[in-house]
Amino acid sequence: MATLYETLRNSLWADALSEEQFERVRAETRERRVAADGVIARIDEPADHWIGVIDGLVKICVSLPGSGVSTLVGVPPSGWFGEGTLLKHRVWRFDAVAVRDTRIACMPREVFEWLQRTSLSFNHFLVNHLNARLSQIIGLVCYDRLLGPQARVARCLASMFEKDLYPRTDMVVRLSQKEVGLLSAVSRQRAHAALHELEREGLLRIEFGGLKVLDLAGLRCYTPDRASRSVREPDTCAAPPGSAHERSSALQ
DNA sequence: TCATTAAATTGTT
DNA sequence: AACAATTTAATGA
Repeated sequence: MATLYETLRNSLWADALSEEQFERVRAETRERRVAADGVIARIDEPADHWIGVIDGLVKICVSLPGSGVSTLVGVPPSGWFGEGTLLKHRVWRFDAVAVRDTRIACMPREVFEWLQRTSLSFNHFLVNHLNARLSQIIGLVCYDRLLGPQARVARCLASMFEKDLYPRTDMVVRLSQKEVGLLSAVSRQRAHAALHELEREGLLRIEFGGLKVLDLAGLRCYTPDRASRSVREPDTCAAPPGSAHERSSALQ
Protein backbone atom coordinates (compact mmCIF):
# COMPACT_ATOMS: atom_id res chain seq x y z
CA MET A 1 0.00 0.00 0.00
CA ALA A 2 1.39 3.37 -1.02
CA THR A 3 2.55 5.90 1.56
CA LEU A 4 2.01 9.64 1.52
CA TYR A 5 5.68 10.17 0.71
CA GLU A 6 5.60 7.74 -2.21
CA THR A 7 2.53 9.42 -3.61
CA LEU A 8 4.23 12.81 -3.48
CA ARG A 9 7.52 11.48 -4.82
CA ASN A 10 5.92 9.64 -7.72
CA SER A 11 3.57 12.42 -8.72
CA LEU A 12 4.03 13.98 -12.13
CA TRP A 13 4.99 17.36 -10.71
CA ALA A 14 7.51 16.20 -8.09
CA ASP A 15 10.46 15.80 -10.46
CA ALA A 16 10.02 19.38 -11.59
CA LEU A 17 10.52 20.83 -8.13
CA SER A 18 13.73 21.86 -6.45
CA GLU A 19 14.73 20.11 -3.25
CA GLU A 20 13.64 23.12 -1.27
CA GLN A 21 10.26 23.19 -2.94
CA PHE A 22 9.65 19.48 -2.54
CA GLU A 23 10.71 19.64 1.09
CA ARG A 24 8.12 22.29 1.86
CA VAL A 25 5.46 20.24 0.07
CA ARG A 26 6.46 17.17 2.04
CA ALA A 27 6.46 19.03 5.35
CA GLU A 28 3.08 20.70 4.93
CA THR A 29 1.04 18.12 3.06
CA ARG A 30 -0.85 15.93 5.46
CA GLU A 31 -2.55 12.60 5.08
CA ARG A 32 -6.21 12.13 5.88
CA ARG A 33 -8.21 8.95 6.10
CA VAL A 34 -11.75 9.08 4.84
CA ALA A 35 -14.22 6.28 5.49
CA ALA A 36 -16.44 4.92 2.74
CA ASP A 37 -19.04 7.53 1.73
CA GLY A 38 -17.13 10.20 3.64
CA VAL A 39 -17.28 13.67 2.14
CA ILE A 40 -13.93 15.14 1.06
CA ALA A 41 -15.23 18.28 -0.57
CA ARG A 42 -18.73 19.73 -0.60
CA ILE A 43 -20.06 22.10 -3.19
CA ASP A 44 -20.01 25.77 -2.13
CA GLU A 45 -17.75 25.11 0.83
CA PRO A 46 -14.34 26.83 0.96
CA ALA A 47 -11.56 25.02 -0.88
CA ASP A 48 -8.42 25.06 1.21
CA HIS A 49 -6.48 22.15 -0.22
CA TRP A 50 -5.28 20.52 -3.38
CA ILE A 51 -6.09 16.86 -2.99
CA GLY A 52 -4.29 13.75 -4.13
CA VAL A 53 -5.47 10.18 -3.80
CA ILE A 54 -3.00 7.90 -2.02
CA ASP A 55 -5.16 4.82 -1.79
CA GLY A 56 -8.80 4.01 -2.44
CA LEU A 57 -11.10 5.84 -4.82
CA VAL A 58 -12.75 9.26 -4.90
CA LYS A 59 -15.75 10.14 -7.01
CA ILE A 60 -16.45 13.63 -8.27
CA CYS A 61 -20.15 14.33 -8.50
CA VAL A 62 -22.53 17.17 -9.18
CA SER A 63 -26.12 17.47 -8.08
CA LEU A 64 -28.93 19.64 -9.27
CA PRO A 65 -31.78 20.37 -6.90
CA GLY A 66 -34.56 17.96 -7.66
CA SER A 67 -32.58 16.03 -10.25
CA GLY A 68 -30.52 13.80 -8.05
CA VAL A 69 -26.77 13.37 -8.35
CA SER A 70 -24.53 12.38 -11.20
CA THR A 71 -21.04 10.96 -10.83
CA LEU A 72 -18.70 12.52 -13.36
CA VAL A 73 -15.33 10.92 -12.83
CA GLY A 74 -13.56 8.58 -10.47
CA VAL A 75 -10.11 9.55 -9.24
CA PRO A 76 -7.89 6.52 -8.58
CA PRO A 77 -4.64 6.53 -6.57
CA SER A 78 -1.97 8.92 -7.88
CA GLY A 79 -4.60 11.33 -9.18
CA TRP A 80 -4.88 14.95 -8.01
CA PHE A 81 -7.94 17.16 -8.23
CA GLY A 82 -9.16 20.59 -7.18
CA GLU A 83 -6.59 22.72 -9.02
CA GLY A 84 -9.29 24.36 -11.09
CA THR A 85 -11.11 25.42 -7.96
CA LEU A 86 -7.90 26.64 -6.30
CA LEU A 87 -6.90 28.64 -9.37
CA LYS A 88 -10.13 30.45 -9.99
CA HIS A 89 -12.73 29.97 -7.30
CA ARG A 90 -12.80 30.11 -3.55
CA VAL A 91 -15.34 27.38 -3.12
CA TRP A 92 -15.75 23.86 -4.47
CA ARG A 93 -17.82 23.53 -7.59
CA PHE A 94 -18.48 19.85 -7.08
CA ASP A 95 -18.78 17.22 -4.38
CA ALA A 96 -15.95 14.76 -3.79
CA VAL A 97 -16.83 11.58 -1.92
CA ALA A 98 -14.81 8.52 -0.97
CA VAL A 99 -16.23 5.48 -2.74
CA ARG A 100 -14.65 3.21 -0.14
CA ASP A 101 -12.12 3.66 2.66
CA THR A 102 -9.63 6.08 1.18
CA ARG A 103 -6.46 7.91 2.13
CA ILE A 104 -5.88 11.32 0.63
CA ALA A 105 -3.06 13.85 0.60
CA CYS A 106 -4.04 17.42 1.41
CA MET A 107 -1.71 20.14 0.18
CA PRO A 108 -2.59 23.50 1.74
CA ARG A 109 -3.76 26.16 -0.66
CA GLU A 110 -0.83 28.42 0.32
CA VAL A 111 1.69 25.77 -0.73
CA PHE A 112 -0.09 25.20 -4.03
CA GLU A 113 -0.13 28.93 -4.74
CA TRP A 114 3.50 29.23 -3.72
CA LEU A 115 4.48 26.51 -6.19
CA GLN A 116 2.51 28.23 -8.88
CA ARG A 117 4.25 31.54 -8.15
CA THR A 118 7.76 30.18 -7.94
CA SER A 119 8.03 27.17 -10.24
CA LEU A 120 7.83 27.41 -13.99
CA SER A 121 7.87 23.65 -14.38
CA PHE A 122 4.98 23.33 -11.94
CA ASN A 123 3.04 25.59 -14.26
CA HIS A 124 3.99 23.38 -17.16
CA PHE A 125 2.59 20.48 -15.22
CA LEU A 126 -0.61 22.42 -14.52
CA VAL A 127 -1.18 23.23 -18.17
CA ASN A 128 -0.69 19.61 -19.11
CA HIS A 129 -2.89 18.39 -16.27
CA LEU A 130 -5.73 20.80 -17.02
CA ASN A 131 -5.51 19.88 -20.69
CA ALA A 132 -5.73 16.20 -19.86
CA ARG A 133 -8.74 16.80 -17.62
CA LEU A 134 -10.44 18.87 -20.29
CA SER A 135 -9.80 16.13 -22.80
CA GLN A 136 -11.30 13.61 -20.40
CA ILE A 137 -14.44 15.70 -19.89
CA ILE A 138 -14.89 16.33 -23.60
CA GLY A 139 -14.58 12.60 -24.15
CA LEU A 140 -17.08 11.99 -21.38
CA VAL A 141 -19.71 14.28 -22.89
CA CYS A 142 -18.99 12.85 -26.31
CA TYR A 143 -19.40 9.18 -25.52
CA ASP A 144 -22.19 9.85 -23.08
CA ARG A 145 -24.19 11.23 -25.99
CA LEU A 146 -23.03 9.01 -28.80
CA LEU A 147 -22.42 5.60 -27.35
CA GLY A 148 -24.49 2.98 -25.59
CA PRO A 149 -23.98 1.54 -22.12
CA GLN A 150 -21.52 -1.13 -23.20
CA ALA A 151 -19.10 1.35 -24.75
CA ARG A 152 -19.58 3.83 -21.93
CA VAL A 153 -18.35 1.24 -19.47
CA ALA A 154 -15.33 0.50 -21.63
CA ARG A 155 -14.33 4.12 -22.06
CA CYS A 156 -15.02 4.99 -18.47
CA LEU A 157 -12.58 2.27 -17.44
CA ALA A 158 -10.05 3.48 -19.98
CA SER A 159 -10.27 7.02 -18.62
CA MET A 160 -9.00 5.76 -15.27
CA PHE A 161 -5.70 4.84 -16.87
CA GLU A 162 -4.78 8.11 -18.55
CA LYS A 163 -1.08 8.56 -17.85
CA ASP A 164 -1.24 12.35 -17.79
CA LEU A 165 -3.77 12.25 -14.99
CA TYR A 166 -2.90 9.10 -13.07
CA PRO A 167 0.76 8.11 -13.35
CA ARG A 168 0.43 4.89 -11.37
CA THR A 169 1.58 2.01 -13.48
CA ASP A 170 -0.39 -1.07 -12.44
CA MET A 171 -3.16 -2.14 -14.75
CA VAL A 172 -5.32 -3.36 -11.89
CA VAL A 173 -8.08 -1.26 -10.41
CA ARG A 174 -10.13 -2.19 -7.37
CA LEU A 175 -13.58 -1.37 -8.56
CA SER A 176 -16.65 -3.41 -7.73
CA GLN A 177 -19.30 -3.84 -10.39
CA LYS A 178 -21.52 -1.54 -8.39
CA GLU A 179 -18.85 1.14 -8.58
CA VAL A 180 -18.34 0.57 -12.31
CA GLY A 181 -22.04 1.18 -12.69
CA LEU A 182 -21.95 4.42 -10.72
CA LEU A 183 -19.02 5.80 -12.71
CA SER A 184 -20.41 4.74 -16.09
CA ALA A 185 -23.99 5.78 -15.36
CA VAL A 186 -25.34 2.26 -15.89
CA SER A 187 -27.04 -0.15 -13.52
CA ARG A 188 -24.99 -2.75 -11.70
CA GLN A 189 -26.62 -5.44 -13.79
CA ARG A 190 -25.64 -3.67 -16.98
CA ALA A 191 -22.12 -3.16 -15.65
CA HIS A 192 -22.01 -6.88 -14.92
CA ALA A 193 -22.99 -7.76 -18.46
CA ALA A 194 -20.69 -5.16 -19.99
CA LEU A 195 -17.68 -6.36 -18.02
CA HIS A 196 -18.26 -9.94 -19.08
CA GLU A 197 -18.54 -8.91 -22.70
CA LEU A 198 -15.30 -6.95 -22.43
CA GLU A 199 -13.66 -9.95 -20.81
CA ARG A 200 -14.94 -12.20 -23.58
CA GLU A 201 -13.35 -9.89 -26.10
CA GLY A 202 -10.07 -10.11 -24.25
CA LEU A 203 -9.85 -6.47 -23.21
CA LEU A 204 -9.78 -7.08 -19.48
CA ARG A 205 -9.92 -9.77 -16.84
CA ILE A 206 -12.53 -9.73 -14.09
CA GLU A 207 -11.22 -10.32 -10.59
CA PHE A 208 -13.09 -10.40 -7.33
CA GLY A 209 -13.70 -6.81 -6.27
CA GLY A 210 -11.79 -5.40 -9.20
CA LEU A 211 -10.45 -5.94 -12.68
CA LYS A 212 -7.25 -5.99 -14.69
CA VAL A 213 -6.95 -4.14 -17.96
CA LEU A 214 -5.33 -6.20 -20.71
CA ASP A 215 -5.86 -3.95 -23.73
CA LEU A 216 -6.03 -0.29 -22.80
CA ALA A 217 -6.00 0.96 -26.40
CA GLY A 218 -8.89 -1.36 -27.16
CA LEU A 219 -10.93 0.04 -24.27
CA ARG A 220 -10.13 3.63 -25.25
CA CYS A 221 -11.48 3.22 -28.73
CA TYR A 222 -14.18 0.73 -27.92
CA THR A 223 -17.37 0.66 -29.88
CA PRO A 224 -19.89 -2.15 -29.63
CA ASP A 225 -19.52 -2.68 -33.36
CA ARG A 226 -16.39 -4.78 -33.51
CA ALA A 227 -15.83 -4.27 -37.24
CA SER A 228 -15.47 -0.51 -36.84
CA ARG A 229 -13.20 -0.56 -33.84
CA SER A 230 -10.12 0.45 -35.75
CA VAL A 231 -9.94 4.09 -34.69
CA ARG A 232 -6.97 4.35 -32.39
CA GLU A 233 -6.97 8.06 -31.65
CA PRO A 234 -8.19 8.76 -28.09
CA ASP A 235 -9.04 12.40 -28.83
CA THR A 236 -11.47 11.56 -31.57
CA CYS A 237 -14.85 10.40 -30.49
CA ALA A 238 -15.88 8.57 -33.58
CA ALA A 239 -19.30 7.05 -33.41
CA PRO A 240 -19.89 3.71 -35.05
CA PRO A 241 -21.84 4.16 -38.25
CA GLY A 242 -25.49 3.63 -37.68
CA SER A 243 -25.56 3.47 -33.91
CA ALA A 244 -26.93 5.69 -31.16
CA HIS A 245 -28.23 8.35 -33.50
CA GLU A 246 -31.14 9.00 -31.24
CA ARG A 247 -28.91 10.75 -28.71
CA SER A 248 -26.67 12.70 -31.04
CA SER A 249 -28.81 15.73 -31.83
CA ALA A 250 -26.86 18.11 -29.61
CA LEU A 251 -23.68 17.60 -31.58
CA GLN A 252 -25.11 18.14 -35.01
C1' DT B 1 -2.65 -22.98 10.72
C1' DC B 2 -7.31 -24.11 10.42
C1' DA B 3 -12.33 -23.60 11.16
C1' DT B 4 -16.09 -20.44 11.80
C1' DT B 5 -18.59 -16.42 10.82
C1' DA B 6 -20.02 -11.94 8.97
C1' DA B 7 -19.75 -8.81 5.32
C1' DA B 8 -19.00 -7.68 0.68
C1' DT B 9 -19.37 -8.87 -3.99
C1' DT B 10 -20.91 -11.47 -7.79
C1' DG B 11 -24.19 -14.32 -10.49
C1' DT B 12 -28.91 -15.30 -11.80
C1' DT B 13 -33.77 -14.78 -12.40
C1' DA C 1 -35.24 -5.60 -7.59
C1' DA C 2 -34.71 -9.71 -5.11
C1' DC C 3 -32.33 -13.69 -3.95
C1' DA C 4 -28.65 -17.24 -4.02
C1' DA C 5 -23.85 -18.31 -4.43
C1' DT C 6 -19.16 -17.10 -3.89
C1' DT C 7 -15.10 -14.70 -2.05
C1' DT C 8 -12.78 -12.19 1.34
C1' DA C 9 -11.44 -10.76 5.89
C1' DA C 10 -11.66 -11.17 10.74
C1' DT C 11 -11.75 -13.90 14.75
C1' DG C 12 -10.35 -17.30 17.93
C1' DA C 13 -8.98 -21.99 19.16
